[in-house]
Amino acid sequence: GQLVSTLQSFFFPLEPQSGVNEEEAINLEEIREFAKNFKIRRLSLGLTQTQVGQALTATEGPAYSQSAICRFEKLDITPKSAQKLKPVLERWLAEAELWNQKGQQNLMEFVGGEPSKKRKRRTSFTPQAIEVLNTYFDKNSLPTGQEITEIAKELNYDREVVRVWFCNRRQTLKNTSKINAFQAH
Amino acid sequence: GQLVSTLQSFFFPLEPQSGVNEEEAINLEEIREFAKNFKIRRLSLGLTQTQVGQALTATEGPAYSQSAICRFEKLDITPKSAQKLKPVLERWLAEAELWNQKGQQNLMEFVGGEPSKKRKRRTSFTPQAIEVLNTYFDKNSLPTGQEITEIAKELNYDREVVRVWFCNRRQTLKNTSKINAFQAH
DNA sequence: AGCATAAATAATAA
DNA sequence: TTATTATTTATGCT
Repeated sequence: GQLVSTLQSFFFPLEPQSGVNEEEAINLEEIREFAKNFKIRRLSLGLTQTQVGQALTATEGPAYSQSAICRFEKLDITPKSAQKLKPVLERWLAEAELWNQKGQQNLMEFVGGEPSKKRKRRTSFTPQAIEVLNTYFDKNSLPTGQEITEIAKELNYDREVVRVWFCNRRQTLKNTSKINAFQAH
Repeated sequence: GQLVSTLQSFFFPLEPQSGVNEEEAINLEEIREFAKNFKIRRLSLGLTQTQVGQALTATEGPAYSQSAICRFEKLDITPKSAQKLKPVLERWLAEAELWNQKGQQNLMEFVGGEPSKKRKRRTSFTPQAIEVLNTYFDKNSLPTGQEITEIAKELNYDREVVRVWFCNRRQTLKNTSKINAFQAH
């Protein structure tokens, strides 16, 4: 049994809860509605969870991580936390939408990110580099930061690019190795 | 120079285009509006580009890849292609929204994906498994590929999962001992 | 024309 | 919350 229930279990109880009065129920339903709406409105503004978190951290008191926004949207938090967070998000989002109406540039300024952060150009690795990377990967698919730095230096690629290469390589491996698909866990 | 212009360059020309009549301009603006709207509506339905592409491939004639949907949303295609694709997407999306109103289950059925394809859960090790892993780790923190395979077999876990456990365990050790605190990651 | 995969974003075990 | 995994989006390439 759990001592602390999450909103999920409040909203979708396995059985009808007795002893929950009408007022509380409405309140929770309200939060659920808002959470769903919040995500849509956030996406409509073209904002990421990270951006919202960073912007809130800047304007509001405490720190809000990307994870916190994610958990709110999925209602994977206690009702009490959600109750507390809801008005903060509501107010902030409304203001963001206001800025957006005046032009997207204003929104971006409000959010605090660089005005025109462009996506990084897709890197093309040379066949030689791929070969070297694969050799390292076979030895250790999860190199340490230090190791990544060294590999990047050796191949004369951006460190971040090498790091991401390992991330994606691990991913590909998992997706391909369906051999252990029937393992129970 | 490019031989084939994309919508991007049509919509945001570096200089005002002369010789473009009013009717054409309105039409292009319409597509731009729709593309923006399409994305928001798609996200509101909680659908991915991949899902849309697959669903379209199933119901409409030709094949639509995730890339195609992506390129339409970003208008990284020729006006002619966009013109052609727009009504198809419009019709499909309207129908999808209709199904969604009848319940999300219906939408998922319409889209054709598995009704409740859940995200793969992150591995949790049992206390017993942790204990065995720690015993191995104390003996050798950097097992060979062969050794990892054997441990995985013994514990009946995915080999990759075991390999990563060792990586993480080594990492944790490093982090705890603060010596390498400045190692980038 | 779209595959393969790099990059970005969301979700989550610890 | 942090640090990582899982998922989605975007794009280089032929």
